[in-house]
Amino acid sequence: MNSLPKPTKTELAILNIMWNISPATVRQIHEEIIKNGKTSYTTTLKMLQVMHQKGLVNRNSEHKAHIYEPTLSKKETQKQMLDDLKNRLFGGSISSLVIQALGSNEKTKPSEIDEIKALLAKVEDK
Amino acid sequence: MNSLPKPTKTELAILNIMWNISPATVRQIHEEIIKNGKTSYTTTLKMLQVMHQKGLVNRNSEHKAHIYEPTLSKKETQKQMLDDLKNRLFGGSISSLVIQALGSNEKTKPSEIDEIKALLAKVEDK
DNA sequence: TAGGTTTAACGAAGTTCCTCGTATATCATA
DNA sequence: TATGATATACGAGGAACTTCGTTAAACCTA
Repeated sequence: MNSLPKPTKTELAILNIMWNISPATVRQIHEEIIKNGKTSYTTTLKMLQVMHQKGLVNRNSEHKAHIYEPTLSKKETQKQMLDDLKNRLFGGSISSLVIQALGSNEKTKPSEIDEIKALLAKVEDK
Repeated sequence: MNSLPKPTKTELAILNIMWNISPATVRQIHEEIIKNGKTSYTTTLKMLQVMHQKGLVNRNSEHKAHIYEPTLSKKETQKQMLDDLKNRLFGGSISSLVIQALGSNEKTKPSEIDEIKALLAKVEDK
C-alpha cells in the first residue's frame, strides 16, 4: 500500500541529504543544503513541512526542534523511480533499460561488473 | 551541444506516440492520444507548440497542417533521462543503477540476458 | 463564391512547485 | 522577568505546466 507521490527535483535533493544525516533537524538539513547554494531557512522548513504533508518524511514533534527522517529508504526510492522511468520510457521492460544503461557506459569497476554478473546468474536461474 | 530541457510527464507521453507514428500532424497525434483518455484537440496542439518552442520537436510548416517529429530519437532520450536519474539518485554511478534495476527484477528473457552479458563483456574488455 | 470544415494562434485560468517574509511560540540566560 | 535567539506556522507571489475556449485563417465543395 505504497501510494507516496514521486518526489520532485528539489524534494529529491533534500532526501539525498537526509539519507546521509537523518534523523535530523531542519537546521541540520539546512546547513547541508546551503553548502551547494543559497536558500533561506524558511524555504527548507517549508519544503520539509510539505514533504511531511505528502508522507515523504516522518517527523517527531516531541521537542521544540522537530526531528525528520525519510519515509522510504534510498534503495526503496531508487526502485520506485526506476520503475517509473521503466514504465514511462522503456515500455515496461527493465532489461531494455539495463541494456541501454550499459550501452551508454564509460567505465565500470571490475567489482561492479562481478556484482552484475552474479545478479544475472541469479536472474537466469529462474 | 545538447541543451534541450528534460521533457515533462505529459510531453514524454506525447513523444512516445510520436516515436511510433511521426512524422505526423497534430490530428494524427491527437487521435492516438484520445485512445487513452479525453483531451481536446487544442490541448494537443498547444502542447506541440510549446514543445516546438522548447526545441523538443521539429516542425514543417509548408502545408496547412504542420508536420511534427521529435528532435531526439527515443534512444537518445532514454540515454538522457537515465543519465539524469543516475546523477540525481545514484551518485553518478551507472553500475549502481544497473545493479539496483536487476535486483528488483521479475523475469527477463534469455535473449535479453545474453544481450546484457555481451555488453558486459564489451565493457570488461576496456 | 458562399458555407461548412479543418487548422493554427493566442490568451486565460487552474494547478503544482518553489521561495520567502512575517507573525508567533518556545527556550535560555543575564 | 525581560531580552535575544531559535523554532514553527502560514500565506503570498512568481514560475512552470496543463487545459481549454475563442478567434481567425486556409481549404474544400456544392
